[in-house]
Amino acid sequence: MIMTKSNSSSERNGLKKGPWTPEEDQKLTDYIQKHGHGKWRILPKNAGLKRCGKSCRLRWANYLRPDIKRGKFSLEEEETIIHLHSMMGNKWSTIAANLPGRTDNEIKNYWNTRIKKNLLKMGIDPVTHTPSLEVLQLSSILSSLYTSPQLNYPSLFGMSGSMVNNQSQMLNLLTTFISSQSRNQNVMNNNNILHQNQIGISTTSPILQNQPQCSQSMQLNSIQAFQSNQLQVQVQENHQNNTTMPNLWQYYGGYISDQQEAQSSSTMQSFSLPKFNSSVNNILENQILSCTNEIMPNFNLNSVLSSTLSYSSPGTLNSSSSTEDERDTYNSNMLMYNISNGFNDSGLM
DNA sequence: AACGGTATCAACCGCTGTCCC
DNA sequence: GGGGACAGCGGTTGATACCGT
Repeated sequence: MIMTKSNSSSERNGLKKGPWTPEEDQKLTDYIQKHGHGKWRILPKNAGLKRCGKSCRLRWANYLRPDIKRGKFSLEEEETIIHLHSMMGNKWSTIAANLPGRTDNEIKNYWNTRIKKNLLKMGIDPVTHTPSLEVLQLSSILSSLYTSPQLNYPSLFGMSGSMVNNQSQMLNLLTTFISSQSRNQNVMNNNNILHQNQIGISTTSPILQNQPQCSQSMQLNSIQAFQSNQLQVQVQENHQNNTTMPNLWQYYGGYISDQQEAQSSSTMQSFSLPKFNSSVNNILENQILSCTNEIMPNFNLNSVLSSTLSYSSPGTLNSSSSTEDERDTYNSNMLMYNISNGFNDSGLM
């Protein structure tokens, strides 16, 4: 979009500043097409422009260059920006080098005005690219499991009911974990922001539910989503040009393309739950460690974490002959095993 | 219609790196 | 090695467009 600015340009030392006029653009373009830009410092004099060389260079590089691509960023371009930014940070020129026709200035503006804001709305730190909402998501899912009277939560964690003699301790663990999260005001604020997104998460989404408003059927959907690693989202019909949000979901684990969105703006879409990365796992581990220290003193988190490949299954436990300590350790390991299987560090990149 | 707040993006500023003498 | 000229880069500004009330 060409923004035509008013006569707000100023003149200092005989050099004009501010917005370029079409006449100036034409002079600059004609000159460069005939002679090349050469030394930028002497160009304006030769081209008959009352501009400094730097201003001419920027105008040409960011606007007049014939190979500049204009218009909306495509899904692929957006993904490339996010991906490259996650690797190299604010290296706009390097990022621009990977996006033919796009200038560093344009990418920088797009990042600052759209992508960064949407990342923040999603609870993803735009500097580190690590999600900050997943703890909430997990706690919400766990809360769903825990509060649904229809559900046998041990089976959801891969346990048979007979194996879990000490359910109360497991419940305590989850309760403590969940309540510790609900005290986190930032998390709650983020939750509210997500509810306001123009691209709405449907009411069947497990992640964004406030539990008091969550019906049992919704909770069942939560379980199904949790187990299948799929979310259903509903794209609202009245969304306004905000295609960045689903694109970001795609990058961070979910997927709705612009095309899908356009074709079925009011229908349900499925996409994968984001995988947790190592930083989120660290948060979870710390949370669980702090919870279990109090509830299950014999739980050895470090022994679980020392298995860097994956959390191994604790196997089976004879519930009748095992000690309470053994059952505690078993339950804790089973919890870690199931959490890690559901949310392992498969990497976002 | 008028107004205020927000989003967008072209353009500028200042710093740094590179080249050449 | 020192210094000046120049180009490139990232951060910031400010004018305009847009949107909601």
